[in-house]
Amino acid sequence: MKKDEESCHRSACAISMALEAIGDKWSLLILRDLMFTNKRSYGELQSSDEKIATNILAARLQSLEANGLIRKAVDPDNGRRSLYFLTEKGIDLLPVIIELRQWTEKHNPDAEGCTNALKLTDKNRKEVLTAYKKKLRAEHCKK
Amino acid sequence: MKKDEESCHRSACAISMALEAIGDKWSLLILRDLMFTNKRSYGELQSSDEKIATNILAARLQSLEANGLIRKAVDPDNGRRSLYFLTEKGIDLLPVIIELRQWTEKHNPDAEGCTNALKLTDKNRKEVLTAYKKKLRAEHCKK
DNA sequence: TACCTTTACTTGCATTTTGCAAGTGCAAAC
DNA sequence: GTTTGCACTTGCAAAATGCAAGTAAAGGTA
Repeated sequence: MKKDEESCHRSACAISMALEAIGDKWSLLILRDLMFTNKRSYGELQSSDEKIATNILAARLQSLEANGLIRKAVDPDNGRRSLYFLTEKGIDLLPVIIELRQWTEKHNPDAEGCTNALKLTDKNRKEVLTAYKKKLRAEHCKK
Repeated sequence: MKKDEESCHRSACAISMALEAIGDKWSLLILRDLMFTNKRSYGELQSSDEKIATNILAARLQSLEANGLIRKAVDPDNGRRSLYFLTEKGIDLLPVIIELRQWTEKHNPDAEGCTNALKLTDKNRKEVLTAYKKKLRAEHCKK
């Protein structure tokens, strides 16, 4: 896996560069949990339905932090807990995740949406996304 | 890699299921080329900037076809050429790809957008996407 | 008809990434 | 000061990826 952003890119294409940061089977699921659940600690993130292996979780968290999508902090209430928060850059992936969800729901009827909030329509799309981003910022970006 | 849709899923989560279909470093790039360039044959798809290995390209094309995102057809003008076309399900990934592109362009100034068409704003978003999907349908879904 | 080229792959093998299970280190509770 | 909970590491097997060379079959050419 890439260590940081300094490593050179496959190409200058925006899609390709995005995939270098989040184009694996786990990164977006971690971001999903940070966006739609209250999971913030390593142990909580490990307990998702998809059962990510512990070493892979550690590696993905490192790479997400190196790419500036999440930020790690020690839990002020409990020094042995680390907590992970979304950065603005991470929050900005909300539309990508929403579109992925809508795609699956359209083409795979037995899929479940991972959050019951965020019912988007063509009309309210911008407002709902803006509001949810604001909520995420409030939860994640407070110093 | 998964063979087809019959294999059981990691979870019922829509995001997770989407990633099972396209959550690797190459599938979306192939779809990108089918969406934004006139590349349709194996050889053309192999010539992208990112230099996909030939066996990986073959594997990804198979898996994309098995998942119903693309369709393979023999070139009527040249029996030794195969052509690959997007299905409706594949075309429906356009918004995902667009959002990925916009995310990178926002956070990585030196990225290039892979197509100069499709300048989206909050206001024209729906119309532009609809029009581009229609164009793709005309190019890919004509029998 | 025989040969040559183009096109789409396949194959074999090295490297990298993933996955599993067990182990380590350290802060806090008891 | 011993135990416990939490966040990781480590070691090794399995799978995916990447590279280079090879194969098969349609079509063109002599």
